[in-house]
Amino acid sequence: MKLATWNVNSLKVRLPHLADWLAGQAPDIVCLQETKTEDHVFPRTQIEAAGYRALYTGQKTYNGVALLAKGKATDPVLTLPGFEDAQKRLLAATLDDVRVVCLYVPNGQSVGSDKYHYKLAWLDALVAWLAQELERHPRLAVLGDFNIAPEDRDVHDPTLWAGQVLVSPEERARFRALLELGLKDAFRLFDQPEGSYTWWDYRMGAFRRNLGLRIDHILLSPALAERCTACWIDTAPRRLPRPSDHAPVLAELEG
DNA sequence: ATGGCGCGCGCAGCGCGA
Repeated sequence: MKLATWNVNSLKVRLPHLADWLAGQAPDIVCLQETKTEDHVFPRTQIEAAGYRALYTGQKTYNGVALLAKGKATDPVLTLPGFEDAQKRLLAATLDDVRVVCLYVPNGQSVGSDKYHYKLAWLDALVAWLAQELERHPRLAVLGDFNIAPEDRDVHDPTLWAGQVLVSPEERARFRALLELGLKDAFRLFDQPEGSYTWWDYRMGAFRRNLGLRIDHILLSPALAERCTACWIDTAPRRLPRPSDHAPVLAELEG
């Protein structure tokens, strides 16, 4: 089973990239973020033509998540339980024997801002809910744009970024809390090249210069981590014309 | 890197992302 996550930064604009990428990679399950697409205009026909069923919860202009899968999804959850939120940022469902959570963690804008405090509160609610979800579903995969670079090796210039949003100690503490639930950062189960990132600013030739951050992640419960044989970042879509600023992350599970 | 890009909305230029 091949799992993937990709912040597409507008599903409408990225639909051709996505269709080509689905054909090339043939993942079984794909979590999308920043679809910026209301449900009544979701491109269901094109996604089905690509061979996938879709669950989605979206809104105009901002946010929006979708879960694409070749198989049938059951027990869907469309909001973060225990957290009042007008923003469409979370989707969960069971696919085969795996519980999949797709999330788009708030960006936080700047440390100390209202959006930053919203981000921390959202993450606190996520940690609390995932603790329960792990009890119910031992085979749990959490994929998405976490908007957190967990360690300095996930940052192209840790000195420049020190204390900033996406790397601040408070945000990293929430990420560690997810690991302390037992979830494993699938990317770090394997040796990886230095300078592995999933996001690069559109400005300043950041991608060409590899000035990036690793903020998109696949977390696996112990039972799934045991089955994980590979995890990698696919930078090919970031090289295309009109790319998303994020690259997809993929993981392969045995069985 | 800190103005610089790309998106949505909507028709100018701003808010937002990270």
